[in-house]
Amino acid sequence: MSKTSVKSPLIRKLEILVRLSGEELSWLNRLEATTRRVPAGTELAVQGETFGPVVVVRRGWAMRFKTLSDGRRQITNYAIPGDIIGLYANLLEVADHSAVTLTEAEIAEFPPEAVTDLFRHHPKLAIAFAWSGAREEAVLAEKAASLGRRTAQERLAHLLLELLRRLQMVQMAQDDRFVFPVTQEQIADTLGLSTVHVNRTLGRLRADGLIEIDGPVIHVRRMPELSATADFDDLYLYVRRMPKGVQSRLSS
Amino acid sequence: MSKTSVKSPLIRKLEILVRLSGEELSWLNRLEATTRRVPAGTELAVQGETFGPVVVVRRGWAMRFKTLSDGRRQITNYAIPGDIIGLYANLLEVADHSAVTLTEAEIAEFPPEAVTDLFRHHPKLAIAFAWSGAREEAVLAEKAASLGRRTAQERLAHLLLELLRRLQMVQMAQDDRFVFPVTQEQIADTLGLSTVHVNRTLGRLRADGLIEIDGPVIHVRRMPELSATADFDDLYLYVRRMPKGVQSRLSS
DNA sequence: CGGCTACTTGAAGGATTTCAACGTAGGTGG
DNA sequence: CCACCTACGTTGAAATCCTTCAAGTAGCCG
Repeated sequence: MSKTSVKSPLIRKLEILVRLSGEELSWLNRLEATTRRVPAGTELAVQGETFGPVVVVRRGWAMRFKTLSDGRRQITNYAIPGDIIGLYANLLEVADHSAVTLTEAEIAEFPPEAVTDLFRHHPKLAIAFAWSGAREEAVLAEKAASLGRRTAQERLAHLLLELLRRLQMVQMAQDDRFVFPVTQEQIADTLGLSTVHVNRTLGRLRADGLIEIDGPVIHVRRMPELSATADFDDLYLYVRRMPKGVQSRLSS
Repeated sequence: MSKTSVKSPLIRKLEILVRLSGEELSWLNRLEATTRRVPAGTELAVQGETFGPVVVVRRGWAMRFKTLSDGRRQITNYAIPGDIIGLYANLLEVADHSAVTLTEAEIAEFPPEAVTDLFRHHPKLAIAFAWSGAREEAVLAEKAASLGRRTAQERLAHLLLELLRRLQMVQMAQDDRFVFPVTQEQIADTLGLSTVHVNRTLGRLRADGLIEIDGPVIHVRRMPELSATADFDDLYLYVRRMPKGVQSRLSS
């Protein structure tokens, strides 16, 4: 059982956007009340099959990916604590992508009626969830820009910086260091490259002293240079708070 | 001024998902009441500047794109009638991408408070809008799969099939033919290729008899072969209706 | 008719892939 | 406790898809 006295990563994330009332907080806490421990490799969704319940990651990593008919794979995003998988699953009969845990993880599952409940009775929360969805879309758009228009080195640098920033937002990265439980093959499927080339590109970033790798730990040594090579700007991560005007319109 | 007796593309799109009440319809009609004609090349959003009002495309095409600091460009999506640009603009201070009309277009602009209104007073509509956002995300995920894991020919075939399908949904494509007001350079920026290679790939699809091009009109000649080369499956376009259970939960 | 933009085609070059081989670490069973 | 096995990482060399450079054509508009 989880200690609900500590705010969950999801709540921390939503609070970046809006101030939550006591009632809203307790509704969210009820949602996340029943948590479950699952081992690495657990399938949270399978492309082509019906979606299960909505899943919130509380601890650990997962990946979301699409598979082409001949087996080629594209990882579209990584889910870290606070991220939601299949929020609008109810609206779809069949999943258009898969999701699998990369590490041992702790997850909470929403009952199917929670989403309609959310929209009917908690409009402010609904906006916060919609905002979170918009952020996911922005992350995907940035990934499209990487895949379409950035070189291998730029893509890799960009990915590392994005993850570092996102992990910082949920207090999972100190300084310039984070645990990255992903194989080079998975990085390749994220960046649209071959494993071999990921290996070489990683080697080059390391040789240039931009990063350091110690097992699963990535250490960004020269943030400015790395940001420059990646052309990284965290604007699309929606780090900023919601404009005041909207806040007040919502509360009134 | 627009004839509101005919259902707008946006309404038609939302009705694919949910049945709208008379009140909801009239609220939507009020939103789209004031339409505006703009020429091709009109900027609907500019990356790095503050978002303007929410824009709904009623007629014509627009494109959404990201620009890297050195000018490289990635077109992330095309907006066709019924599509919304910057729905969550209020939640952001600065636009993370640009949007420009590709043709002469007719657009409607929402007042900023419309979105909060939507969530507070029209939960069923809010879900429909959220679903529409989820669809956009799915389209982006599919684009990531194309950019990352498909060859030039597969990407191009996939793009054409996606647009055909989407245009059919708003009655803008008869049979296997549609108007595609996009230059080869823009196609290149969509598919992450060079203009030269787009030209050659287009030529090859034509030589193989899969498509025919007459000015801005694309004619898909052999749908099965084209679908096969693209590995196309319209699942991600959310063509299907919402499961019954959710419908009833929403209406009750 | 000049000038612009879009499209087309050839040839050379380059970023990345593929193929192949080897090293290493952790896990399992004899 | 060692042998084996599998997954992951690493490196070299050849092949390829795609880009870049270059030049030329076609259509459109003032």
